[in-house]
Amino acid sequence: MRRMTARPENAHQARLLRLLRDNGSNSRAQMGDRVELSRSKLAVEVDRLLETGLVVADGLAPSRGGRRSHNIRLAPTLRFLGVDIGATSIDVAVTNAELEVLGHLNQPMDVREGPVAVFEQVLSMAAKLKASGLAEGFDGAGIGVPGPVRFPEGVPVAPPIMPGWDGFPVREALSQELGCPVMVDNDVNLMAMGEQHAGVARSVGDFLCIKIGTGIGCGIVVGGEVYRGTTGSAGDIGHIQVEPAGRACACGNRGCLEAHFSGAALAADAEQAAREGRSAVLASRLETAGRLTAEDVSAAAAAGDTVALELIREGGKRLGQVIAGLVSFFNPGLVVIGGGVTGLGHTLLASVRTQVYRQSLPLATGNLPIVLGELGPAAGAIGAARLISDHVFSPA
Amino acid sequence: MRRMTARPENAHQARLLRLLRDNGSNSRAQMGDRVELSRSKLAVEVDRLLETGLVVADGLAPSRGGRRSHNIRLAPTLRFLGVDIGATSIDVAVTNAELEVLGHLNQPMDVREGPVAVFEQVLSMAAKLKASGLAEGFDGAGIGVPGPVRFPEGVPVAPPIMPGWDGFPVREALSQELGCPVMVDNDVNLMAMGEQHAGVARSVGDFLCIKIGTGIGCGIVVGGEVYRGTTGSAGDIGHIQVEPAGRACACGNRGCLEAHFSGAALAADAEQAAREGRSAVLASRLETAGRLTAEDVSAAAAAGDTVALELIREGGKRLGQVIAGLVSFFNPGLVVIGGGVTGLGHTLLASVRTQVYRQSLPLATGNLPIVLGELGPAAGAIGAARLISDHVFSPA
DNA sequence: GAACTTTGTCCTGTAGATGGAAAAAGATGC
DNA sequence: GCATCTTTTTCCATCTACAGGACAAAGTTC
Repeated sequence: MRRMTARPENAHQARLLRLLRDNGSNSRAQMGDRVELSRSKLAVEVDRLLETGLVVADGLAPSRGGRRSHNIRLAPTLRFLGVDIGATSIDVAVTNAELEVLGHLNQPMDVREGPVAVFEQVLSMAAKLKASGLAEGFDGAGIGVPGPVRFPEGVPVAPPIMPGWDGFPVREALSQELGCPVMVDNDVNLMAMGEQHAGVARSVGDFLCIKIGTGIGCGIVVGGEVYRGTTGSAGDIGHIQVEPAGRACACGNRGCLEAHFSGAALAADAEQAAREGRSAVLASRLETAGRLTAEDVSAAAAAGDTVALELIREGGKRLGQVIAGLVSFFNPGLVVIGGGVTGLGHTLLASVRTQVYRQSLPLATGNLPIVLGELGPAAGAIGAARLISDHVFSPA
Repeated sequence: MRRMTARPENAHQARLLRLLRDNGSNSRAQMGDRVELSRSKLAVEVDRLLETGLVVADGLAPSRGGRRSHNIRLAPTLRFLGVDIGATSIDVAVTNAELEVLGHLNQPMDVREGPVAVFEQVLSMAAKLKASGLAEGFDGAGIGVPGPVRFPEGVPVAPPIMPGWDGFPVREALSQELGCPVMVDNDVNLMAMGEQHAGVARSVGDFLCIKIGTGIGCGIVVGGEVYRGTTGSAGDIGHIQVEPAGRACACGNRGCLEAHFSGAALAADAEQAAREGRSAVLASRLETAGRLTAEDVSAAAAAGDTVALELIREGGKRLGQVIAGLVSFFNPGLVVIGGGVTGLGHTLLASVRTQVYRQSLPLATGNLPIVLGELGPAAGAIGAARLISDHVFSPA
């Protein structure tokens, strides 16, 4: 069961592995250009990596005007498992060493059913992916959970929407079951890492990644590294106050961002509008499905429903208010908005942008792109794969 | 004129110099305990540092049960200049290599008089300190200015309260005049570095340092390093909105924190209260001085004036609102409050604490100290010295 | 096919790291 | 006062890592 994956012996080898992961196949000569190592040293380290089996030779590179160089790539049999546990569904993806998604499954599941039930599901999904011939075994797995995590131990701490998970040894349990290294992180942080690796945030050092799902969270990247805060709860912006005497929130306060705008709040607002007869489109959808979700609002808006559009605009304004504050404080180079509500798309984006550009100072917003995530639902799983690959591609 | 200060030749030497700076005199044996270098390597590097003159022998250490070790300390002739340019005054301090303040001068000066006039003043203050025998020359100078700075170049960018400074080559000009290396940073960042080096923030990796002066700013420290943001304007929290339809602010928006609470806003509120006859204490002070400052409010509060107390409480609530948001987002291990208004002291602190603990989630506030700065007006100058010492104590 | 480029391998000299031995300097116990 | 034990420092022989040059192999260009 247990699959022994070799680990790099030193920082140089780790560096080379990450280079190969991020740039795909590479010739020895090209790698020499990218790292400041002498040719001889580079050759030695590459040879050692070849011996361990982590990388393999991959034919000859095209000539750059002289002798052709040998190509090197990460072992094509390496497999990472990326798991994104959301509040209401689970995403599981298999990637190769370059973090390209080879297979992806999604299943609805309520996280409140507790860790045991959820992990049973996760393991069965992983088994299904394995059975379809995508992987013989996993060299590592990254797990995202919708709540704060004590990162070094991989244990959720006081997660508000995950009763029963507090202190559950996620990392240890899954490592045991899967027979490979496991790392656990907040789902929002993983989404940020996903967009950083393969999405809109490539080449940006400092950025914010805002995920709007059942709740609202924010991934913070500082100098290319995820910032998690002192107790692992950094980015918990759902309970910032946007309305001094606003709606009551589950956290006990009033006027939290999440109470006014989030997947759950949006659905509740839409249901109310439908019941009050303010929107025919929403009312008919409510009749069909029995309840409304953020996707219904998104569809209604796409159909031109003014109430749905207004709900989105109003929410964007609220979100924009908070983002404006964060931008003033953090001065990021990019703001990414993603999560389940991305379907709200450009209506939301326009509303957020207006608010931010109006409320923040020019120096901070001068050249600040505010964009939607590029990877959609895969962002979390890719980020999870990225997390564990960083771990596996570091000296033991 | 120019004073040639030696620079460490490699990272080991830099490490040792900083160790000596932060821990004062140290025996060779003690240093061996603190760095992971072999005895022989350590001896070689220390000998080289002795040769350069950056460190000197300093007698024998007390025995730890065997042969006594030789003490080593940074050259006692090393001098750093710490300059803190505020909106309305200039602080200049001379420190030794351990960043202990040997002499400190303060002069009122309006930063709006422009860089030329200000630097003339700074240079004359530096000359005065030199003349009093505290220094023969300077091995480096750190400069803090009340506005955003493009840090690598040491040039202010679009500073709102410093007309005439935009793009002025502060670093180059002062380096020329002083004949030593110079680094420039935002005054709030320097205050944070000061409190980190010698104040309440020792041994805290991630913290916020909020400075309330004429305006309001926030120094952000991530993993022991100051975070400056993409364009150097991180921490600019003065224009975060606290009141949707609040007071008009100089920035063009409404309801900015700075418009409701800052040295300037507090003074204006106090004057109004005095004129309206709501406070006898403030009215009498206004008559005497012709105008009121934050210090007057502080004094009135100390005398038990209810209006002054209420102003402070109200301001603390506003500030607390913003801090609560920042705490949720950043999850710091400590919040330091400092600046000119520190005189408001515990009334302000209590009000801020109440608001933050009420509004942020327990996980983030659970063990979060919110305290006043320890260094008072010297924090900026000490931070400035720290900044330049980091530079001088790094390989050329 | 000659001349030039690029790539990979081999080799050697040097700087740095390691760890033991021994000397220096002091503490402790009898 | 002397022998023994600690701690600190120096010295040295050894080992490893790495840079950089020389050279061979493989291609391109004219």
